[in-house]
Amino acid sequence: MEDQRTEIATPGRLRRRGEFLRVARGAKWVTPGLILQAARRPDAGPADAPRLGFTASRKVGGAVERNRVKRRLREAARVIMPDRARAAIDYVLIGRHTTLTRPWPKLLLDLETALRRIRIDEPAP
RNA sequence: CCAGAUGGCCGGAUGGCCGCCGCCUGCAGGGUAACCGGCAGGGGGAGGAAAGUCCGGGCUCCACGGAAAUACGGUGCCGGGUAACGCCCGGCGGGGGCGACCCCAGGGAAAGUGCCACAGAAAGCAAACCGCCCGGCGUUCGCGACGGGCAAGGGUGAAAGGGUGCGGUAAGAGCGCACCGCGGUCCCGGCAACGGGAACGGCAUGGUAAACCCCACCGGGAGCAAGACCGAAUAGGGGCGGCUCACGCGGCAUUUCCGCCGCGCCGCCCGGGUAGGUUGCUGGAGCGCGUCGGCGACGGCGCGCCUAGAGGAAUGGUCAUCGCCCGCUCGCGGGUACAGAACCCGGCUUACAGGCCAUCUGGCAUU
Repeated sequence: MEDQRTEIATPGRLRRRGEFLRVARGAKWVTPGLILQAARRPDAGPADAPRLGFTASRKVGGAVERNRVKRRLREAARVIMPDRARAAIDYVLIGRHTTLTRPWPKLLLDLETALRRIRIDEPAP
């Protein structure tokens, strides 16, 4: 039988520098705990799964802090994204220094808010 | 008990829910195959510094006939350890501390060159600013100029040509003597650095090598983004066959004609190679225990163990309880270091909340 999970479309991952740069030119929404970027995949059909990428720059801190920020973002995405992410869209979650200390429920709310408010196909200001 | 010294060790714990990355086993499936993904179970999954990338190696590629020299860079008391080191251990010398103990770029300054500010008369070759002494002369009896002897005292300095004392002398001076220092010689101890002693010399050789330099020893370069393998699309290269040789262009010395070849199109094959993928990738100068040798660093032997391998980069997210620290209005609140493997080892350096153990030193108290 057909697996139910394929309809939920477990997201793939962004791995190449060029993909990140392309998404950075797309839509953007800033919340206290994180920054969300999103762009439509030019090479994908409407049924393809969304893809995710995670970034924390040197501004966040050392390697320990950057790793921890990316883990919290990845966990938040694992909780939220399967129900909210749209097909054929690439998302990039950018960590901030506040991502480290933002209370967990609020960080989840930040991601939900960003997903609701972001306007894909409108270029960033 | 207090203060301190040295060496070593740990660096949160338990549980619930939900996850991630390798490995092994089993099950069923897809595929001709290499293999691929799925489910279930088992087991593993950051550090003492993983850090800085400062030294030394392994490994890989490149260069190179061998060796040496020069240049450049590094190291620098002696002996030992080690694959090697700029590391470690044990000594020696110097310095600090009541002591346990700690610190030191610690070869050569009679191979040469340079420098030694300020002060001072003088800073490297002896010299004499104030002085001391002798002589004759002058004298207003205070002393003065001249000639000669001297370096004790004063003063400058980081440093003034051995130091202290006694003798000696016109005053002085290693001029003489004693002790200390220094120098080469000899003897003794030590593998050696060096230490101890003896007689002799009569002081000659100031400091600076973290100034150039000299001597001894060491060093080819680049790094896992090394390197190896596979290899799409597109463009381009080569080969074979076919088509057209109709137009155009070029070549066969030149012009005309004829002929041939190439540029063209299609198909198949081959090699290089970009994106990308696979590999290198973890079993090793490995770790633990015991034993033997050694003051020790360390080494020999025996037994046991397998202990992260990612790739925008796993090793976690979240909640609760406890421990520890701080504050407190005693129901509580806040904090819990430094820090994240990236080919692998040996070191060094730097960061670090809090805590534990052993040995030793100096006090105080008690017996």
